[in-house]
Amino acid sequence: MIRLNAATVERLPRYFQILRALRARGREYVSSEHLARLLKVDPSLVRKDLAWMDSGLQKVGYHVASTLEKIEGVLGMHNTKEAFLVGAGSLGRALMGYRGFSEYGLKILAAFDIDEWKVGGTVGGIEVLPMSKFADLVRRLNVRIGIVTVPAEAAQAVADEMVTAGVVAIWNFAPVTLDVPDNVVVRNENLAAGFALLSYELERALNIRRSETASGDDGIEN
Amino acid sequence: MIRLNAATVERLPRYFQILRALRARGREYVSSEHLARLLKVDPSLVRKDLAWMDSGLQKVGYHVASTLEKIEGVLGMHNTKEAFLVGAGSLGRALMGYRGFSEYGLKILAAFDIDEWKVGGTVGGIEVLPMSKFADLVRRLNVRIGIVTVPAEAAQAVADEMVTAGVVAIWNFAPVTLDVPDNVVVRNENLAAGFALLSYELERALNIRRSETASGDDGIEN
DNA sequence: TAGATTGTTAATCGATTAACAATC
DNA sequence: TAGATTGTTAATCGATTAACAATC
Repeated sequence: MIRLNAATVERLPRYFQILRALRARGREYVSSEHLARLLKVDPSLVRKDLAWMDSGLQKVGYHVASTLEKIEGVLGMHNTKEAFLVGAGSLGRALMGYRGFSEYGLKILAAFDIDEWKVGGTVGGIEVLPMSKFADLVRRLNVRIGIVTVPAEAAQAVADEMVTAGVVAIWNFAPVTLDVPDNVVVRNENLAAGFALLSYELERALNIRRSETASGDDGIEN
Repeated sequence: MIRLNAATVERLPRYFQILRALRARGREYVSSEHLARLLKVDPSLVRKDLAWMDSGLQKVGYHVASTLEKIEGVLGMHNTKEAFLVGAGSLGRALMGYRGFSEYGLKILAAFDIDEWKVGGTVGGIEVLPMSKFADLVRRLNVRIGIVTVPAEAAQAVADEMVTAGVVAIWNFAPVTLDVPDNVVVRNENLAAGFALLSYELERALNIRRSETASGDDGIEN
């Protein structure tokens, strides 16, 4: 297994996105400079990020198809990973209905909820089962990934249930920091936090623009 | 305006989350060491991250309430920011229904869709209007933030419309890299990418564990 | 006071950028 | 061949960690 640095790995899905768009437009090769412009990073960084995959050709650039192939390989997008989702509220149902996950190798096998009203229905072909069946099904189907889309108050208890049942990776959408054993991988997805950062950037950008205008910067770039 | 480094800003929502939980439990002060343990970072880093806000007290730690106050201030969580959402599909509706945004200062004024079938309804008290009304309403209500929850194919066109109408910050949930003028702030939220990174981490963790077991590591920590 | 804890400076680490030789 | 572009080494930059004086 190739050991890539964390920053590179975080960028891989962005390369993937861009390369897929290029492939859709029939592009066969792309230079580090072109990719760099699209990602808004330095061309050297692109070359460094992609050097390990050996799909670069002197003089012509990176072969789009095989670069995509390599990224899919390292991110494990080919082999399907089965997951259970807990919390069939609006966010949970949105994830259940989302078609784009299969491409990234995620298959949500079933959803669970304690609310009897939510149990029984089906969203995007995924059934909502009573939470009482969760642990048993995790064991029987050997599910290793859990998706948490319950309200903040319930998240820790759900995470505990997941860990007890044998889940080893948790994708957490609840705005709380989950306390889990070291051997369990957690990825937090805090949507509201993402918004806070957008509005911080906006505020900062407006401030910079203001001060540039004040100092007579003409805003022309080359 | 205080200038914080990018990495610190990215961590602020996590401090916020943790501090809020501590406050809820009635905790008045917290040390850098305690915070560090909860965030899984180094205590020095916590001290550096929080030093600018002047809420630390020698010998007792950081005052929970005023630290929260400062973070809310710098992230602009107090002043409400109005936004329009475009794309009332399942993800769009999930965001419309989400109660947690108001706390972070986000108010979605209205949603828009080209699909006549989606127009007219209301989710979480937010109306879905026809896309034809979008530009005019952006101008009249002086909306500066746009949320993109349309499918990938439509995202660039929607972003263009937003920019033309006067939107200066875009929160993009479509898995495409948007091409916008330099003066427009974009934050990309690629859910599927988040999953790819979780499964990469999981794979890596399993590999490490395997090799540790092979080399006789007993896994006991202190 | 003694001890605990911050704020900050210096040292280290890791990631990005610059430069350029290799090469197709 | 000449020119374009990669891969990689060295230089720079920025962020994290270590150490410790200030202090309540």
